[in-house]
Amino acid sequence: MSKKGYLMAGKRSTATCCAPLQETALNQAAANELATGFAALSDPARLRLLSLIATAPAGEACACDLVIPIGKSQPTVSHHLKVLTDAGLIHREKRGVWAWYRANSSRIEELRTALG
Amino acid sequence: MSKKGYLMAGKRSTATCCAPLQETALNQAAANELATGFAALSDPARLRLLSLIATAPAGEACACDLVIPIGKSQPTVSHHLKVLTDAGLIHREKRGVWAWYRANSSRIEELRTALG
DNA sequence: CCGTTATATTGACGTTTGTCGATGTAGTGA
DNA sequence: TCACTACATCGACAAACGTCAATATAACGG
Repeated sequence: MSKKGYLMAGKRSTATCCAPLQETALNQAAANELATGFAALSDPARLRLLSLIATAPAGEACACDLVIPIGKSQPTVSHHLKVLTDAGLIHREKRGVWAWYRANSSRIEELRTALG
Repeated sequence: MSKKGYLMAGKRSTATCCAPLQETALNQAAANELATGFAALSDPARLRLLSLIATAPAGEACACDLVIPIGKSQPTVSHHLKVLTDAGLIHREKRGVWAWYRANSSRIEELRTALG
């Protein structure tokens, strides 16, 4: 008995590999939260959308001006904007027929500090 | 003729929605580069792996001590470590039977400043 | 109203991803 | 050489994802 190795979490036989890692690291819940944020940034089209919105003249961009630069179909761009919105990275405001987006800097900062 | 709207990039009829966005934003190539980095961070298990490695005693962690805390199978953890390595977020060094990982802080900083 | 426009939603599709069991590879110690 | 260990790779599978055409929703102008 007493099988060892990663499956059993016992001591290793050849030599002590290293001291056990303390669990000061990210817990499961925080990791899930951050992961959904980074997942929203894991697509080139969404990164460019966020960039276009964040650097737009008055800090906001109309969806009507985002389709052409991205070079994807209108439903695809709409989908990506929804993903960014659901992840909390941008905020949407409907004005008349148009949808205006602005970056949520506090959420972005939240992800940024997680890398600090 | 002269259909308008986002498909044709012509002027809108009801009113000018806004000024056209200048293309100072992220270009395609840079977006791809960043997206692969963020994609590596888009999974909770990988975020926790990176956290465990970055906070490990001497700045490095043995793969043998990463399987149990993550709570996934050894092949799965090995796969995630490969994804992180391929994305340039961690560096692997084989010593004897063991694989030691340490965080690549410059690559992490690169992603961090992209959110700045 | 009616036509036009902006945007969102639906449905379908091929591709990618996360996961694991099984297996391969390669050090280590007796 | 042989048993054992650490780690990677393979093969398979379900789930999630990116994409678009078609359609729905809703606001505006005449």
